[in-house]
Amino acid sequence: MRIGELSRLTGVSRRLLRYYEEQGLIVPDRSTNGYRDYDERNVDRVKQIRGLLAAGLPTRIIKQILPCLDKPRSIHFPDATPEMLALLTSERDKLTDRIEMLTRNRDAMTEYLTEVEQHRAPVAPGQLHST
Amino acid sequence: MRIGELSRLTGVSRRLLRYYEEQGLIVPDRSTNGYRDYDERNVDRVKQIRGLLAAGLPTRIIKQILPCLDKPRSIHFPDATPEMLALLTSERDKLTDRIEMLTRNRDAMTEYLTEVEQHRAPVAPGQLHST
DNA sequence: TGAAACCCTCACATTGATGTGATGGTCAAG
DNA sequence: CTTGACCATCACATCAATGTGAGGGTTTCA
Repeated sequence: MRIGELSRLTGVSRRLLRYYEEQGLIVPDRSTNGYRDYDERNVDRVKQIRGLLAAGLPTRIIKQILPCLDKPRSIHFPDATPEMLALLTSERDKLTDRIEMLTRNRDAMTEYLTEVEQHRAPVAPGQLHST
Repeated sequence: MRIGELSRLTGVSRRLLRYYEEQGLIVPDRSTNGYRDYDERNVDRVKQIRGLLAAGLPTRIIKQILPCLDKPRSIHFPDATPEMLALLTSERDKLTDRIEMLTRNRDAMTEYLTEVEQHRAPVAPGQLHST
């Protein structure tokens, strides 16, 4: 597929798809006319990239850990150097920390919302299933 | 305390502390000499800000939801407008989505690491407590 | 008093992820 | 063949979060 379709399928702008390519995150084939030619797997790959970016990982790190993650899953760890494993482990741990922090903040928000709710509508427990 | 100490206590650069102030996230007093004068609560507040930033919230959103979160916790929701509650709820939900995405990625990394581990050291379960 | 270590403001630089627009090639349909 | 919808590259713009440094006060302490 060409870039426009991938963009539609992933919701990621053409510009960004080219940017990700420039950063070495995706490497599409080229048709004879020079058009980028993506295969289906790139859809998931792009989504994965978005997820990792949303996780706060910079593209240069994503580039390194992506090869460990996107594969058809399995029998595919020959190219895992010790450095890569260390990097992956460290990023995984950072992710865990980040998840914990986000969870704490999320829970604080929920707690606050609950308190406000109870404050303005002090009701019996049975009525709590409104929303 | 002055900005240097707060910086030390929070690990956030002076520059950023001033930036957060410029963005309306913290509002220190001023000594007669013009120096910023922070109180202890600002330590937690700054950490909270860092947490929310790490969560991907922009400062302008943080500015809006922070008043709901940092307080001495409790009896303090008079200034919660419906808009603010809606905003807070929506950001909370976004956070939840983000947490789920991060968790999926984290688990994928862990899964990969586990597979590699098993591949290069196919051992009995009893030996798994090495690290 | 003078140096060290603070603080202030202001302003410009940078980095990463993006957008936007200019200029031009390709291709399918009328 | 021309028009419209693609595609390409390149370059400049933007935005938020940061860094850095200039130019200049203040406080502390020997």
